[in-house]
Amino acid sequence: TRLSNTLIQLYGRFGGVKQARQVFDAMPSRTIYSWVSMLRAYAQNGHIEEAAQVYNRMPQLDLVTWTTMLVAYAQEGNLRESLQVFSEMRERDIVTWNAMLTAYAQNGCLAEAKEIFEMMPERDFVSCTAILAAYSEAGMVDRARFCFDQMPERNMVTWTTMLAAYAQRGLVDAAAKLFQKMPESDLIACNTMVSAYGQSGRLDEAVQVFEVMPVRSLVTWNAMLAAYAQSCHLDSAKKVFDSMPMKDLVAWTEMLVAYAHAGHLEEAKCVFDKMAQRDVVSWNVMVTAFGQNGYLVEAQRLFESMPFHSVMSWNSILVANSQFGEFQGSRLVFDEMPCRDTASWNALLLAYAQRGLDQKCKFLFDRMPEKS
RNA sequence: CAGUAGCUGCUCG
Repeated sequence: TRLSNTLIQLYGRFGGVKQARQVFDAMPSRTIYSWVSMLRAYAQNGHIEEAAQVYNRMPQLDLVTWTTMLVAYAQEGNLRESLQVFSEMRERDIVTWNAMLTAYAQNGCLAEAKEIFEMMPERDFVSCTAILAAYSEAGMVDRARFCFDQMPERNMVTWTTMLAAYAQRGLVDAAAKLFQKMPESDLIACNTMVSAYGQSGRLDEAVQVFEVMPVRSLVTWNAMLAAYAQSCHLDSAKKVFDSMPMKDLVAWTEMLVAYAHAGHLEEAKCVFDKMAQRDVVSWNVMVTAFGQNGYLVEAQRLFESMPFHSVMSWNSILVANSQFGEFQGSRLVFDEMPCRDTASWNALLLAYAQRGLDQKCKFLFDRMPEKS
């Protein structure tokens, strides 16, 4: 039984929901571990309906089960259901509280996250890091730093979260200063710095951190590659790519970006066509690449052959239309979109503004659900 | 043997 439980977990982690289910079904007897593992396997792979079915069929529920289900809903963005599970729980431990806090934090509900943080009977590293990340995500770096300074104790995760908060806002020098003050540094902290320097075009410093690192992971290499790709250093990007001990989909996609930023669309397309896997991000990169360079028809064709679309795919094609098509085209795309975010509204707003359609602009602006 | 926090790729600003 234990072996089967572990198998279910492994399949779940690896995307093999079907196989996980086969193992589960073949079990002569199941423990609560089996049920939770199965529930989690579904949740991790985005099958929330199935996860809920497992949950409803479980012979008994416990703390871990409730928390797992709470997190499953939160990852779907379904905070209503998360909260429902949370309030129905007869007992809660610190993990549950942290899970609910994170649920709010990761969905941009800072006020609710703060409320949970205040209400918690006790707090640990996880709680403090989660609230720190919540401030960071809300763009409130100073609040995050205040929180960081108030913390009774810190570990590598809290330090790195603060580092990343600075990096995300482009405050590289603040990040570097903090990095130097860290009592120790680990792989992830170094990766954060490589990426921070890379994002602000400070390639020499990125390389410097990269070279001093005692161990590197795939993320390290990808961060270095992204740094070159973003700065249009195609040759260096290629060199990094070719020296990588391992390459994943992220690395390949970053190569697409490197080619696209350097204006080499045909080569990007060539790489794209021979990639072993493609996900929605790699597709989006291609659509964006063609769209930004005025190849509206190509972009449109790619968009239509995509096996899946995200909001960003739609936004990319919307922007392409705004810049190189008729403004009615933008409006059509906008109306056609299955879902919109702030970026979509901004893009259409910009399309109108660039054509001097001030009244339409004003009208749209007033109707925006939230403004940035 | 199961649940919660930190790092890399895509859109507008």
